[in-house]
Amino acid sequence: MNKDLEMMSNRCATCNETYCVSKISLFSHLDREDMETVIRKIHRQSYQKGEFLFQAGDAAERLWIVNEGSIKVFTYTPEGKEQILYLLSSGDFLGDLNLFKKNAYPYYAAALEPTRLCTLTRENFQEILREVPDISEKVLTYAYDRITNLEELVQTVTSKNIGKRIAKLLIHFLEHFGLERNGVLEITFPVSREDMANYLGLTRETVSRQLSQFQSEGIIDMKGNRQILIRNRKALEDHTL
Amino acid sequence: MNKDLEMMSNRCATCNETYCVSKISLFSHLDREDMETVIRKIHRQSYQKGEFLFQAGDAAERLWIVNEGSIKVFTYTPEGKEQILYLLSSGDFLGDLNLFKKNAYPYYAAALEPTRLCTLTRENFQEILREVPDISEKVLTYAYDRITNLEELVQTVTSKNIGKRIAKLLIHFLEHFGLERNGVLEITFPVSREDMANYLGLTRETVSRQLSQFQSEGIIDMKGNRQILIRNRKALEDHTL
DNA sequence: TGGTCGCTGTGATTGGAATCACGTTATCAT
DNA sequence: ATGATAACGTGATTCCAATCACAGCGACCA
Repeated sequence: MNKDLEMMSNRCATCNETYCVSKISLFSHLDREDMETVIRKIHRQSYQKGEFLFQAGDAAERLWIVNEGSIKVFTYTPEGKEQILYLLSSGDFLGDLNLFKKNAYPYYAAALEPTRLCTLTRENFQEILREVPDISEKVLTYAYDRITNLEELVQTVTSKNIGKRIAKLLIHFLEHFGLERNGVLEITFPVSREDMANYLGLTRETVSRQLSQFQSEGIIDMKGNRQILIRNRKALEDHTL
Repeated sequence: MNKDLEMMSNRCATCNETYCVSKISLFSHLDREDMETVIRKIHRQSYQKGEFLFQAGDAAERLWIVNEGSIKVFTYTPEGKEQILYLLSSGDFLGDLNLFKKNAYPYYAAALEPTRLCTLTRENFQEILREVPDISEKVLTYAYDRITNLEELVQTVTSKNIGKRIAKLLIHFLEHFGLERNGVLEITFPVSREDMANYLGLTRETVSRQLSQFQSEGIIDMKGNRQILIRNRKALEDHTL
């Protein structure tokens, strides 16, 4: 498989696009020929921290695939506060279902850090669906996962237990951004405290206080603003129950 | 079209199944032949108020279509409180995406009133998908709608503004259960105050108080426990902004 | 039709997150 | 390295929904 990948001809100037395509599960199961079909249709784009991929109201006409970096998808409440709906990182994608209906995005998307994306236009995506029919089944599977995640998010944000909500978010980050260094679990956050608050429907201060609480319980250890060491994963998971 | 429907042979003992099939939009666009294919595969079931369609953990192996009545889909919080995720009424369906993965329901479903349902087994549904391929595109469209609704629900429940959340729920009920009588909009609720609270992540008392508030503002008029007259729809909609 | 039981409305109290305020710390550009 | 600037932590206070308690009403059954 790796050999096949290495034999491919069309490589990207800024990244190795074979990696870009093969790491997103929507396409990762494809054989060499199908994958090349996909690769030839892909466009690449880079965004700096804070830059917008699109705004609410923009016409939805491409599939966005996060290659490297991370993205927040959000709306604004009438009071002007952000409500984050999705936090996407490497391998996640966005805008798939919007391609089936001609419509406008109902939310904003912005890069949380320097981010590289692969994109497919509606036309190219639909060509791929025709040429590789079992991808549409994959899309359905992902729609199902997304629904499941949203159902869980509803249960999380309606929970009155703040500690639980934040513990769940930490576990989520651990799974997406965590790595083990010298036997210690370490998370490097793509988001600020305020972003966390905006995802959970809380305030910055409440998040800070709960993290301090976890620290005083010996569960975590904050190193600067963007790093947390998990000292006691079990205890953290117990908080999510 | 109606003539076609009337010519159909297989009718249900307890209901007119042609109606059952033609009123759900998943199948309503089918021609006579395809619709008959579907009708022959459908089973029918009735549930009394409070009866469970399934419990969390049960194997998901059928598509449920609400013919008449209404259904709540919910989980329990660790504290034992219900969290309602979906309120379904005539024409809505449930369990579609679960049929693509062999898995268990992650929640409970129960009838809110005497309810009649049409069901399809996984095998029959998959036969239909093979025989009428454009239904799978419809399923995707509905998955998209469901995601949109859940995204809105997240924004609703994270809103600190209780009045807004309840106003949105009333508008939702108005669209699903409302009818105009003598020029007055009237909602007959399928749910108790407590159910409303469990859907919005609030308490019964808070819902009661907000409804009283709307009544004192002249926006609504409560008639018994299960009926509300909408006196000023515009004002109610303004509350949702 | 009356009686019962569950559902509902509302007051009093409590609790906990939002808000306000400000000092401290991290981060980034130069 | 250093200063500027944004992000963060934390105390004091406020506000509002949860909780507790109970009376009134409604739905439903005998």
